[in-house]
Amino acid sequence: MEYLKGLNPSQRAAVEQTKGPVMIVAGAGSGKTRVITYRVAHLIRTGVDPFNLLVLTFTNKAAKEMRNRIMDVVGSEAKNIWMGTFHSVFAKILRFEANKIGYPTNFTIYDTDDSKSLIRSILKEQQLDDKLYNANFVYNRISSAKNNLISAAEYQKNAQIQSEDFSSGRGRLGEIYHTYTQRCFKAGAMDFDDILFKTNVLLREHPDVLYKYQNKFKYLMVDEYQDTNYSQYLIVKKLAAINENLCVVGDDAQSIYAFRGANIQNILNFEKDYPDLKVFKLEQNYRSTQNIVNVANSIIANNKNQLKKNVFSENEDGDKIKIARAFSDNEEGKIVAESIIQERSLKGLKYQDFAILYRTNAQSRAMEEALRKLNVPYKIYGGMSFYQRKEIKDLIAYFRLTFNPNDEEALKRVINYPKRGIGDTSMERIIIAADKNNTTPWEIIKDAPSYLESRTAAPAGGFATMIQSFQAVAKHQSAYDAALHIAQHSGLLKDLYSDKSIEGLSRYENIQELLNGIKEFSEREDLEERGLDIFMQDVALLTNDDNDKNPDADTVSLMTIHSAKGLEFPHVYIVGLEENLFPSQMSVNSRSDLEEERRLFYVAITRAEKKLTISYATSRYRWGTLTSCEPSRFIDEIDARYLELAYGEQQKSIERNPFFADRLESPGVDSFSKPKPKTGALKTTSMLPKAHVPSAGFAPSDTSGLQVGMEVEHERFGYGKVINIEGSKSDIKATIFFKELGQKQLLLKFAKLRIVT
DNA sequence: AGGCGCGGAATTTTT
DNA sequence: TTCCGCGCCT
Repeated sequence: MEYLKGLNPSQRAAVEQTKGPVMIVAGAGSGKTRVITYRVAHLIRTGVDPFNLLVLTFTNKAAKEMRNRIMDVVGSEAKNIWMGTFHSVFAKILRFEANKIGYPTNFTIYDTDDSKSLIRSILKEQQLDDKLYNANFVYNRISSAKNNLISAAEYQKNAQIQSEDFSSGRGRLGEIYHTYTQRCFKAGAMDFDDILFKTNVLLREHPDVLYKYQNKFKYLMVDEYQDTNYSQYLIVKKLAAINENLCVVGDDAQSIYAFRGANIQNILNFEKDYPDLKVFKLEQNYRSTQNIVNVANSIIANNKNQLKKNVFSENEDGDKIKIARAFSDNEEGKIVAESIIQERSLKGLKYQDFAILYRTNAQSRAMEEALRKLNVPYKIYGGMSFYQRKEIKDLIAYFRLTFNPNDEEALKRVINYPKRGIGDTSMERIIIAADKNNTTPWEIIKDAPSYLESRTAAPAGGFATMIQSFQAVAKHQSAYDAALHIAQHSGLLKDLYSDKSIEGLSRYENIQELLNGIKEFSEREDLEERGLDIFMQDVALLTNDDNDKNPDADTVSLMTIHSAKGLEFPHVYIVGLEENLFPSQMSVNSRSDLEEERRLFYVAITRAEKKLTISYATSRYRWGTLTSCEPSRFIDEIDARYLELAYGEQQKSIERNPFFADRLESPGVDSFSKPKPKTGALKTTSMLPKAHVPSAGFAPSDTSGLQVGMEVEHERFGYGKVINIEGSKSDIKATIFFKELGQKQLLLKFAKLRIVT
């Protein structure tokens, strides 16, 4: 039990409470992962069979990390724990029990693109107005119905939903939902939401199955419980119903996925479901300075709906939080990029110590440009993952068809790629024929001559024959051999190979990489079954996981705040703190949406370990046009005590950070002033020291030849004398004694100085 | 059947 | 601005 010693009292209490319902409220940076891993380890050490443990996470990455860490404590026994994402665990169970709900074992999992594409086909077939019935909108509507366990039939019967739909002129949504469900079923496909929805159906309609898993999973743990939706909540509740050894871990303050159906009430009301619940609060933050923790607290205090807790830090106070104002998004990028260079050289840091976080992906462009201009290496996280790339999806579509030829979306994707002369009209005819004969497109093309006129029948039949040949190959060959065969004989590899453009080359390489991955999989000795079909079972549920080719590279990290959840960085820049951007325009009309934005800001702040800088621009390009922006209301919510703004503070900041001092002077930029005058401790812009008025025609000199003893004029600090020069190359620092302001250190590459003598 | 070009839309996105 | 879908033209 050596591992218990490294825990603080509340962490340890949470770990040792292994029986009964437990809720661990884990503040940001409070050692949550540690507690979960040790708790699992402790369960095993105190005699619980790993096979009786179910640990649910939201990401593959979290599951993988956790398993490795548990393995460090208890060894290879950890391999036997059922641990994974909700989707991967229940997809596995659904495959095992598929016949009970009328699905094939090898059902396909439709990703979001597949779902939307199917919805688009349905809308088109039913000739619905695609403005009113926008595919995204329809998808979200269906998704949220499923997440709340409302079936298509119930949707159509529900008076409230119907009146909502009819009053918005979308009375046929229920019908679309119904058709969508049927088409998925016929295709032997489930979408992401179905995995949870059908699990609920399975457990509801098959008490014997429920009973089996209730007894199998004697102990349950759920991470990030604040992000569960109703469907997930109910699965967990049902599985835990007999033993009630259920431990949920989460932080209501970090619930940021309501837009995807997460229901913060699941954690807020957890106690109502389990009256003898034991609650443990992890309130000590080990990650951040006190200033950062205090700022985060001051922000989140504006939310009404939350669990009481007192997150504190015993780390040093640390730097105060900086607020930078730029006049444009590009200027904002420049400020951030220059600050990173400055801080890095001043403090001997690495690029990887810095992260730039933003609300929307569109903001990355300005940041990227600025970083590129200044040769700062960076990496953008999020965006297109490996498995979302077109070429990867294409090849996988062939695999999908091989194992489930009814998979309509896979069929549509590759029936005419590479070109086989089966265009949209042919495909349309196939779908119509399938509909008319109450069968699937696959059955039509398999027996093409019976259903189609010869002009379309020939190529379609040829395609079906090819897929059948793939099925034969897949049956007898290893995953890798089968995959390679399909890549070659589908013509895909050849098509990519013939494209000699840079993008084409990279597409070809990506395919090679996928094939390499499959090869590795084929050779895994720890798996009993390792055919291509088994490989395919997991693939739809993989995301980035993680095809990072160079994870250790020393680069600045750029990502949305959502993708930063769970990560930490010494220095964090949160950019774009503007009304209608952060908080997002879509959120400002509803209290609960606004509170979610505020939690998002809380998440962003609490990523920072040492130093936090917040910035906003007074104008930015949005959708191609320049729009002017107001500073975010969230800036006003920050307790001024933790901001580096008041005059005295500002002097210190200038000494510590000459760069920002310099920004302060450049025309048009008024970097570290409070956006709006505010009562209280804050000094406002008007109270800043009166600027030195530069002499007429002030122009910065080339300072490369600057020497001790020279007299200089600084744009804002006025006249002074150089008393020391140190550093080399791009980091030359000069100590200058200014007549009015005293001694200051300035980095020459940023300071605008005119040499007087 | 397929390519190009126009027009409209546009948060966040663990699975 | 950028991306994607649609429709016209070849």
